[in-house]
Amino acid sequence: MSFQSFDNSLESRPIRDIAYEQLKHAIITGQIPAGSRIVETIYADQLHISRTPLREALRRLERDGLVEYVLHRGVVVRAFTIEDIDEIFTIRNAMMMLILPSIIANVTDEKIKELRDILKQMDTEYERADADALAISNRLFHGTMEHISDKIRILRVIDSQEEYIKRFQATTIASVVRRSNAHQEHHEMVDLLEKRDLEGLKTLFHHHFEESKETCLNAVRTKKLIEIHDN
Amino acid sequence: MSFQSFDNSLESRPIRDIAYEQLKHAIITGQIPAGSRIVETIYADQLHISRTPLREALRRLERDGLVEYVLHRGVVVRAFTIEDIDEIFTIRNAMMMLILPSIIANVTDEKIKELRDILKQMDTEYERADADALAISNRLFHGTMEHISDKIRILRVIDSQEEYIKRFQATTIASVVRRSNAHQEHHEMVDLLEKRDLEGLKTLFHHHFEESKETCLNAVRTKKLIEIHDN
DNA sequence: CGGACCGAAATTGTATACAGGCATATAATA
DNA sequence: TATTATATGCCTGTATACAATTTCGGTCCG
Repeated sequence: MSFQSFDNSLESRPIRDIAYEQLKHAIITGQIPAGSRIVETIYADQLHISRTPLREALRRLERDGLVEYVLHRGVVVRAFTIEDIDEIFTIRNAMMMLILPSIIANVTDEKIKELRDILKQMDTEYERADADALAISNRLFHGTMEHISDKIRILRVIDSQEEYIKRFQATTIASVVRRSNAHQEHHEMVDLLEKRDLEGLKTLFHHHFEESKETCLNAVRTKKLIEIHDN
Repeated sequence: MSFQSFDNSLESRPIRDIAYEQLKHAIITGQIPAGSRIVETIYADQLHISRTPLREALRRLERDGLVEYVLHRGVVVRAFTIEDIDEIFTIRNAMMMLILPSIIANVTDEKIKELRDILKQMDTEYERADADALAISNRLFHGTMEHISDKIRILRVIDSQEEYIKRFQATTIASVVRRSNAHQEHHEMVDLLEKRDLEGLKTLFHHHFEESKETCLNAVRTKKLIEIHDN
């Protein structure tokens, strides 16, 4: 009775989920540039699936805001503006401010240890200057911290914004200076959390997101990462 | 060439959209109680559509958080807890605080007039004690106000939370006392907006949401609106 | 009497078929 | 040449058919 669920977790995951993740990844990494039209038949062939699960995946992407539907024209990958980035980080920061009290209220010694373990891992990745690994660990660190709050709805909001941020995460972490500061800030976060210092954490997180946002904006402005393909 | 689009607006709206709205409405009003399983074939027959568009509608509801998917078991209408309501209003309030400066910055005389027109409509509905009409106008009023900010992402977050709130809106508006206070507060909002009084608006909105939340919580606690059907 | 195993019914997951709309190209007309 | 009519093809919208999986009832055996 109980081990059946383990089987499921691996092999009988619906195709739509896989399609969803693949497409999401392709959009986030820019493989499918903004403005591109996603023609169902073409992508269904490419992913070796039928249109049905593909369409269901597209509906989720639509709801995520990564693509846009046009009647009888299908989906188009959405373009991003400077204002978008600003809003995304604003929301992110506001949500963090909302859950910080709960994080402090719920945090346990085990959770602190868990965070420190992640940090230890990140230390080595930082020394190796392994940006890809850091990007993943970074998400893990923030995710672990946020989940302590147990505010599932707010976490859902954060998660939905996350999709957009990922798109630019590579650029943020690519900045050597920012990477160094952010790494240090992560350590400070756990220190402050251990001391249950709400105000300190508020200030630090605000600063942390503000810096990330600026790095993003700079990267975007200079490299013109945001492109609109008419097509 | 141009009038073709008018045809579309009415008849060629995808069935999935209609199915989505019908199901959403049924869930929000409690016609389909929390915990119910939504069997695709049954609902497809009932709505006189095929499973394909129905499934796409269900994916959107899933993303909205109104239903939950279980592998090979289909969707189940989600149950709501006191904590959910608290979080929802917390998010709502935080988002409003974020966009209020933009609302003040962007507001025009025409927009103020638009709001006053809605208020005038609401006055008559209030006198008639037409709760249903008030519920709709209430949404229109808040929506109009929020859209002045032009912060599309934050509006999207507000909108996604709205789905949950609607579920309890009926009970909020059912309270005679609350209805009276809320009605007065709506007038004050426009007055403060006309004066570009940011702090006043912040305080008023905070109060407004806090009161709505309490009314909701009371209604839920006493009437036990939140039911979990095992099934 | 209870539990385990088997099979049928129910229901989801996926593929395919078909109908219809929209766009583009081509032809026709002024 | 410009502009409109028309036809064709691509692609989406929807329905249906088929496959896979779960659930549940029943029967058999301990």
